[in-house]
Amino acid sequence: MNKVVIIDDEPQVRRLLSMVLKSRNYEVHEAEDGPSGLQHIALLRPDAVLLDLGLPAMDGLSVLKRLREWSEVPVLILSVRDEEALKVEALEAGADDYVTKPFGTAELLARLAVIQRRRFTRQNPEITAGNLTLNLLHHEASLAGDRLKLTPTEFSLLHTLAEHAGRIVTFGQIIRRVWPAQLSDQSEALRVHISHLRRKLGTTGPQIINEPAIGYRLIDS
Amino acid sequence: MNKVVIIDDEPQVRRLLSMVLKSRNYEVHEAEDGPSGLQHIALLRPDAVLLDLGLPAMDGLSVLKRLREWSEVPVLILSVRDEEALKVEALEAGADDYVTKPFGTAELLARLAVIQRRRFTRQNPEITAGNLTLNLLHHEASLAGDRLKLTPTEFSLLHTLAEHAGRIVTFGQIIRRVWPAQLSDQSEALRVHISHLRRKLGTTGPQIINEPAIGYRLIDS
DNA sequence: GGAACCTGTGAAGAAAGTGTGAAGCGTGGG
DNA sequence: CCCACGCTTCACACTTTCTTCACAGGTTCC
Repeated sequence: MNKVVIIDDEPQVRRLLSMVLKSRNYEVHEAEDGPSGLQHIALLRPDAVLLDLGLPAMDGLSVLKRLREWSEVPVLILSVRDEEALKVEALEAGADDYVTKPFGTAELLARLAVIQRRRFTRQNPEITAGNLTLNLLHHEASLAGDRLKLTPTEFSLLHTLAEHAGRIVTFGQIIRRVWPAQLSDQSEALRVHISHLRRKLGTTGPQIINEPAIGYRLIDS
Repeated sequence: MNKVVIIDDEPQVRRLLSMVLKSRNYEVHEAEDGPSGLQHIALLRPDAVLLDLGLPAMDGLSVLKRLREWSEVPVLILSVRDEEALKVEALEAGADDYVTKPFGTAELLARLAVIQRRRFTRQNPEITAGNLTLNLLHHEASLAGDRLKLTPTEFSLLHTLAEHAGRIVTFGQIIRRVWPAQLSDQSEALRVHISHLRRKLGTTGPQIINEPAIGYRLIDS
């Protein structure tokens, strides 16, 4: 049976996760702070770890770094807010994937299955759309295997579109995501970056479609 | 069997909903205030929640926010008045859809089915009328699964009609909604947009019926 | 039956929105 | 310090959407 350790300071979250996982035949162990979580992992040698980033005293990132000194167990990050910076830091510190609270149980189970499946291959979190692949950890993009050279803003923009591939992403959603906490209107700049992205994607890759007065949509070619 | 929790302070409403749902083989549980409703949900793990916004003591919005801290259960809002602002707030707080009292049982059941169908997918506020679906978050419309290409004005107009599907919406209501803060008379333009919409809806989708000298009504085909 | 009003739709000009080259600005490395 | 690079702004051509107009039915009421 699969053993999982949950490290989260909120009893409600732990109980919820625990119920969901037990119903899927996981053997679940709970810890409410970093030190006891590490101890559990050392003793139990679980098959996966669910780790909350916002822990009191010893934060999740520190726990992860300590853990990675001696264990390669797959770690799924539970982050409360949509804090891009923290997530990236966690991924760089060796996390396997992350989900943002609140999350659906289906999504959680799916991601857990994914990171366990690559337990021995240890890949990086990736997003694909057609022949386009985005490696979130290394901020690398490739098109049909060839490396795409993207600037940071372009990568963030393409990430946003690829995450919702096939669907419309409104201008507002894009701008809030790519330029958080930006007061001035970035729609002019957005148009220019879209133009640059289109040139780099060429005609073989996914296409960025404009939905007039609404937003953009990334479609597989 | 599908479990549903109803949170509403009016016994009459609860009893009515309960009867309707039980006749459709739902297992129904009632709660008359927020705290007991949350308790029910935590214990029962229902498949859907019907939540009245106008609760005494702890209002529906607060209940929803608390609920979303630990559960992704589909929530259908029951709002008494046609308060756009509150509804939007509720949708942003994680509600899946809403119905405005008084509502028909058919509408209620349809929306309940829709939000449950996407229980394991993603939660998007949607409006349906027959085989027409409007996704408000992504500004997407689809007819029998096929994407409908609508301009912003057309989308807004169809949204207004679909929200009150089956009922008459007066010219004044439509114009105030689609062209807010517009001084000049838009009734001429409205006729043209209705014409365009009808063409796009074709004969298979819902039909836009004219009620002479009053307004329009959207009916399921 | 006819007058007054209402509605549907094609066409065309007006308005709004979009794509892209080029230039300016700021920053950080050599 | 200067250069390279990335981001933003600007200008302007181009595309899509919106509104207005014209006119052909249709309905209502006397």
